[in-house]
This record gives sequence, C-alpha cells and structure tokens, in this order.
Amino acid sequence: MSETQKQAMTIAKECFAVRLRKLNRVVSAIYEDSFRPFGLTIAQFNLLIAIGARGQASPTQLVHSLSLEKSTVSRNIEKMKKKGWVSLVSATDKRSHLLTLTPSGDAILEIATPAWTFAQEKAAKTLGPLSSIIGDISLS
Amino acid sequence: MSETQKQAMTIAKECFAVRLRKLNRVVSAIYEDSFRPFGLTIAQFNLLIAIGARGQASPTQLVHSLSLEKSTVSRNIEKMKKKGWVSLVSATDKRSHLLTLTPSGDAILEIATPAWTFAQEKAAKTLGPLSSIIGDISLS
DNA sequence: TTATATTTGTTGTATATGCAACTTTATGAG
DNA sequence: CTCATAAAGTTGCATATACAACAAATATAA
Repeated sequence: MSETQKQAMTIAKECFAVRLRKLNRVVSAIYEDSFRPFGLTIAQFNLLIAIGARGQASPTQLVHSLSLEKSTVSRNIEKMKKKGWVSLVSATDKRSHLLTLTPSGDAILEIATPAWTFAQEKAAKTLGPLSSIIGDISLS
Repeated sequence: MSETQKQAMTIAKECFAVRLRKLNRVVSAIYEDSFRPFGLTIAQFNLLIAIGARGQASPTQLVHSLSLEKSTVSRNIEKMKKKGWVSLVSATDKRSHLLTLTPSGDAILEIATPAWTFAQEKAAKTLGPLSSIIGDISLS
C-alpha cells in the first residue's frame, strides 16, 4: 500500500470536516423531506424562525445569528419575499431595513411545525449522543 | 409577545438542523480558508481522500461513503478530472468505471496535508467536546 | 465641515448540492 | 432466450452558499 493511501486513510477517518459535512447532509435531508410538501426548504425555515423569534430582524442580524454570508441572506430573503412570507419594515438607518413575518409567514410556520417535530425526532435518533451536546458549542 | 414568536424562539433554540448547519458552515470555512491557496475546495478534498484511501473507487462507492447524491459526485469528479487529479481505470461493468488518483492527485494531497493539519487543529478548538464523539455516530 | 473610512446590501461569478428524467448496461423472471 | 426491472451515470433545472466588486448611507477624523 502506498504512503499516499495510508495518509488518505488516516485523514478520511479523522477529518472533522468530512464527518461534519456528511452528518449535515444526512440530517438536512431529514428536514428537507419533511418540509417538502409545504414548498419550504430547511434554509428558508432557518431564516423564518430566526426572524420569527425576534419579531423583526435586519439582514445583518441574520448574518451573525446564522453565520451566513450577507449575499446568501440577501438572495434567500428575496425568495421568501416573493413567496409573501417576509416583508419590510421601515428603519431609521436608510442603508438597512428590518424584516418581519407576514401573516402568511406566521401561517407557514404554524403549518410546518408538526413536520419540524417529526424531523427533529428522526434527527435525534440519527445523532444519538451527539444530540445532547450539539447545542452547547459556542460559535462566534 | 405573540404565540408564533414564542414558538419560533423554542424551535430556534432546539432545532438540530439550525445548529448543525451553522456548525457545518463555520467548520467548513476553516478548511476552505486553509485549502484556498492550493485551488482546492473542501468538497474536492473529501473526494480526493475518499478515492486515495481506497486506491480506486467507483462513483457509487463515493456516493455511499460520503452520503452524496450521484449527480453531485458526477459533476465534482468531472471538475477534478479536468484539473488532472483523477483519472479513469477500466472496469468490468460497462455502466460504471473506476476512479484513481493521478500522480498529480497524489501530489496535491501531499501538498495540502499540512494545511489540513492546521485546519483540523483549529476545528478541534471550535468543536470542543463535540470533537471527541463526532466520529462515533453511525450514518447509514 | 469635509474628506475618509466603515457599514449595509446587492450583483456577478463560481462551487456544491439534490431531484427528476433519461440513456446505457446488466440482471432476473418466465 | 426475451422482456421487464434494476443499477450506474449524465444532464436539466433549482436552491444554497461564498468571495469580490460595487453602490449607497452613515460615522469618524482632521
């Protein structure tokens, strides 16, 4: 066996990114499957609850809260505005603006909640012991 | 405070997908930053080591090993072929084919390994106690 | 106050990802 | 053997994501 192959085997086994990315795909797919009937994606759901939890939020707040790039937030919010789930609120700083859930946004959240609960329980089984500490890691 | 807002706060705090996706973005960014000087992405690196660890591998094996969709593997491998890191080996089943690392593929793996080690150590700090059990979860 | 720097979003470009539909090849049931 | 089914990849289409460059507005320094 080549040295490169031995090294690759070591990295494949130890690499956090390999493992975490795979875990992310598997778990995200559980939620995607659950939300699909509602025309809702997990990324959009994340934004919906981030806004909903605050009542209103600026894109910059969402960037920090979810560790997303500002352009990603910009484009995903754009899609959600077109679906009528999110709308603008006037802000003092004219560079920025505040986002809030429309009644339709509230409604989709209500409708999707049982699907979320189902996915959450399924994900807990997949995550096993990881589920009890995954919420404790501090992310800048 | 509205009922929707209370519910959103609960979900935002408890949802595994929100947390795991954020963690994935933060940790993946550590590796992306580290690999960027070599024109290598973390997704490509994952495929390189998955092939390298086996010596040779079919796309279907990569699909199962990394829980990726076959079309994703198809397109990412295509990019890596164009970069000269991966090449084909003849296979018995004419539907399929086997992939292997070229000398150039071995070389990029060698070159990127110190960058991987640096990222791995940085990621360990971010993951904290998660790092010790993240490799133990069984993923189908 | 004015010039500079910072903050906030948007847009161009690129990679990563998944679903559905399709083609080719192999397998299995009769 | 023949036909139906399954397996393996590719391609069309859509979403998610990030970096770089940009524009507009605000804040800061001189």
